[in-house]
Amino acid sequence: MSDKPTTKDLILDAAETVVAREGARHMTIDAVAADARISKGGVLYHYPNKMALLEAMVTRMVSGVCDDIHRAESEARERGVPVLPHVIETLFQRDGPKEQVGNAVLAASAEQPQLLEVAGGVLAKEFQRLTEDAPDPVLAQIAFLTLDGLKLTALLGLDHVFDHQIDAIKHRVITMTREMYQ
Amino acid sequence: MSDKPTTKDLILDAAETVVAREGARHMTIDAVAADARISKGGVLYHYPNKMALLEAMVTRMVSGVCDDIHRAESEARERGVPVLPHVIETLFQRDGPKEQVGNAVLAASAEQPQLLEVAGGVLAKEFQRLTEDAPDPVLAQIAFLTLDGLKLTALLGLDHVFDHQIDAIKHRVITMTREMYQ
DNA sequence: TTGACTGTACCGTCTGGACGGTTTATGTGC
DNA sequence: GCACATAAACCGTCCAGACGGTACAGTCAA
Repeated sequence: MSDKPTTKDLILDAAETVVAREGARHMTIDAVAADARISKGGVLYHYPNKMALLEAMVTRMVSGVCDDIHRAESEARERGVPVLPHVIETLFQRDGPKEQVGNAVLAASAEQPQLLEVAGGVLAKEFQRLTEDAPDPVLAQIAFLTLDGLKLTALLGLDHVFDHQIDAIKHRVITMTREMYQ
Repeated sequence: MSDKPTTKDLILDAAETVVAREGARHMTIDAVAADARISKGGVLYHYPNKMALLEAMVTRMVSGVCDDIHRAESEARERGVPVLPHVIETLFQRDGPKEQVGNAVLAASAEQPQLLEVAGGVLAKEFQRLTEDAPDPVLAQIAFLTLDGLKLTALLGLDHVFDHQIDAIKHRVITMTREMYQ
């Protein structure tokens, strides 16, 4: 049961690769098809038009983040540790070097900014829920925003933090959120 | 001496407006010209091709940020207050609702991600310089990253923080950086 | 006279996507 | 075990429109 990825997912992977390599502007159906080693007609079979492809990219990204959050929450509850620090740590982990989730966001905002309104709403609800019950909601927001800053500057190639500094930042943010519970 | 903006600047304004309204993908020379109430030939008179226009957008944004930083630094020195908190506060101020600096970044990364490498380098130097001399460099980085998170999520329409929470976050970040000097 | 445009016409290329055809997987009846 | 049917998955091509860019003649204020 290798659970091999569906063609639909391979297409989304290809789309993200293209965006990362050539910029959102050049995420054409042809380019995606070439990267996925599929014909253009094949891509259009799974996603009837470009907008549908973009929506799928955004949806997959958002649900990926939400899944990680929910998994981290139940893990924390099982272990009896505070939820927030564990969620933050999990999301930091995501921030690996080759992780290119988020290119969906770039492509969507390049094509039609409104495409992200729904995504923004879903994420907003998660983050509000997670932070409002925290002992120190403002500090919790700062923790999440630090994460956003790190990921988004990296995504846009504007990252001003060196790799060797990231661990220290990550450690400090997690420590800060842990201290809220003492 | 009203110092009325040059046509070149009006064109860049128009470009940013178009990106914010229609997405980076639709920042065409025609659209920019229409928004600037100038003919297409007029745009191409000032910027010989689209790449030159994009470079000018990025350059203007970066130098705008750098100017604000340098101004805040000398202000702080004149008043004899710590530099870092004042710089952070100044940059937060920038984050007004209609502030749309940063759309240049979106357009550039959509067209050619490499365009931002230079910009990233310049900003990285500023931020490294500002943080490495701070009593607590890691906390200083977190402060800047919180700012980045706030601005970039707003730029992408992924903002998960409500307006009424921003003031509290801003206040807390500034307080945190001030406490470093005590 | 010159610099800063306007306006129009035009070219080559790229792109979305419609369409018709072909292969492959999955049954289904016998 | 096999012939056949049916739908899903996929290919290759074509076309209209959009876009970047060029060319050039004309306008108009300083």
